[in-house]
Amino acid sequence: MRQTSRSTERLHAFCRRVTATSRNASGLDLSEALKGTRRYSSDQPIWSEAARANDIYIVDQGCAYNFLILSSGRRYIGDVFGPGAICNWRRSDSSDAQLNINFKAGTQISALDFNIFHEVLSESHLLNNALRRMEVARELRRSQRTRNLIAQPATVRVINLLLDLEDEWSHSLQHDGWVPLPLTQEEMGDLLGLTQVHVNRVVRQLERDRCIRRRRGYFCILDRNRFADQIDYQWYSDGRRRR
Amino acid sequence: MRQTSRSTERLHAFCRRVTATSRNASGLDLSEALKGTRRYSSDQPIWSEAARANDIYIVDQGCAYNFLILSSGRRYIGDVFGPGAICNWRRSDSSDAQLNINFKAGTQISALDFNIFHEVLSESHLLNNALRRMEVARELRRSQRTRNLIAQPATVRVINLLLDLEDEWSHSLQHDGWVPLPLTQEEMGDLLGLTQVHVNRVVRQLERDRCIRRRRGYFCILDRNRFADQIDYQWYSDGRRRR
DNA sequence: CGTGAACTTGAGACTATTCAAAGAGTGTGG
DNA sequence: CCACACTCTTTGAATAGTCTCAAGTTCACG
Repeated sequence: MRQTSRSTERLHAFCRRVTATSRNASGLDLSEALKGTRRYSSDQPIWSEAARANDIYIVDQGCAYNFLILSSGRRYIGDVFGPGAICNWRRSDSSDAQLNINFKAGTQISALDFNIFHEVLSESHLLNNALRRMEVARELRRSQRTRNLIAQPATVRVINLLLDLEDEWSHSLQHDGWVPLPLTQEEMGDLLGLTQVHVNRVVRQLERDRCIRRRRGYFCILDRNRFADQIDYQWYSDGRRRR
Repeated sequence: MRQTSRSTERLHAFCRRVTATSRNASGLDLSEALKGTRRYSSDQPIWSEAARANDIYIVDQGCAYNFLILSSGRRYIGDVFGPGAICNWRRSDSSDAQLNINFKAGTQISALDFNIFHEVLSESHLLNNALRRMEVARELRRSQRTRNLIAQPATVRVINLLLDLEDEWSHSLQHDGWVPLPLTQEEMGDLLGLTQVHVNRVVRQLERDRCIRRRRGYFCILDRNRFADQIDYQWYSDGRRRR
């Protein structure tokens, strides 16, 4: 019992996110699987070759992303994980396996034991459903973004990313509209298939057009619905009411 | 028994593909699920809204692709399905659900009943495994292509597509090196996030550089390994020996 | 043949990248 | 507290990549 409360305390962001997804997730207990907590004071890449196979990482605070260095030398970033997200696990984990992970400076994570996690998962209908919804939402969001990254110009790509980031952080926000922006413009570029310089120009233009506001490490979308209409953006996560 | 042989006859391409994936798939019997066969003499789009929910389509001959019309008016094509492929089903089918399907002219398909298919699937360990491998291979191939489409220039994108197409048709080829190219250049463009005109220029350049040869409806990659090295291409399908 | 769809080619416009340099913010050590 | 190093952001100019528009060609098919 004591164990449980320590666990949920540590996995606070995760529980918040699960709760936002399933109406009633109070019975949640991952304490058995929790191996430890860790905080990174500077960026920490975890290479896929490394023996990370038996740990599942959950972001408590901060942010992580998975990535790959292409043969051209370009870095490709696949997805970004905010508080409460599981970085390196999906039910049918085929395509993520090859990706490395980077924990951004200031990020705190919890590590879960892979086997125990699966055990708990197989026993808890509740957790199982909640995770499935989280997975589906992320997958849909990702495939929406992918479409725009392949077929749309830079401005649309950037707007899509900003909406995605807001969505990813929606579970851990005070609702003043300011969203953490833990990525550098270079990282945004690697996520969007653009150069850092071009990302900068697009972002500045959006600011000049009064679509967004910015301050160090945060941004704020001034008219979310206009943005969404403009690029035909869909929200998939349960945590957010559909406008 | 008679039923079975008629079924496997009709689902010939599918069985070939499954067999290439699993060593021994002779016990395969989907005859109960088979609802019928259909041939399209001209392009036939199936809109996702339509009541197609209870049919699973398998390509017998020809080719299909899934697509979406973006708000910008651009058509986005997600994936291409050759003989033996299942067009509109994945185990965790979240992101495909919204996509429409187009059957190209000359394509023949078999329709399976959704519920019976799942019944058969749950009873046949063999089929289950084979399908899982096919899914994983397609998913990996798709995510590889996605990376290149987001982060790489046009030539790399086109080469990746050509290798993917060769892979998709590898189960139904006579091995003279000529691969069917059932897509128009406009469709290739919509798949690659390029215009038809630019696809044309890139393809012509590849031909001029003696990387590929072309003839009506077919292409031939002259040095597959050079191509693969050039863009760091990985083969994932079991049907093909890894070089 | 004539028709239409797909492919080819050129010219000019636009988008995004590269290279280069300067500015702004943060953290560190003296 | 300042000076310094460092990373991130901002801006400009030149170049490369891709798109648009428009016209012409080829080919299958009725």
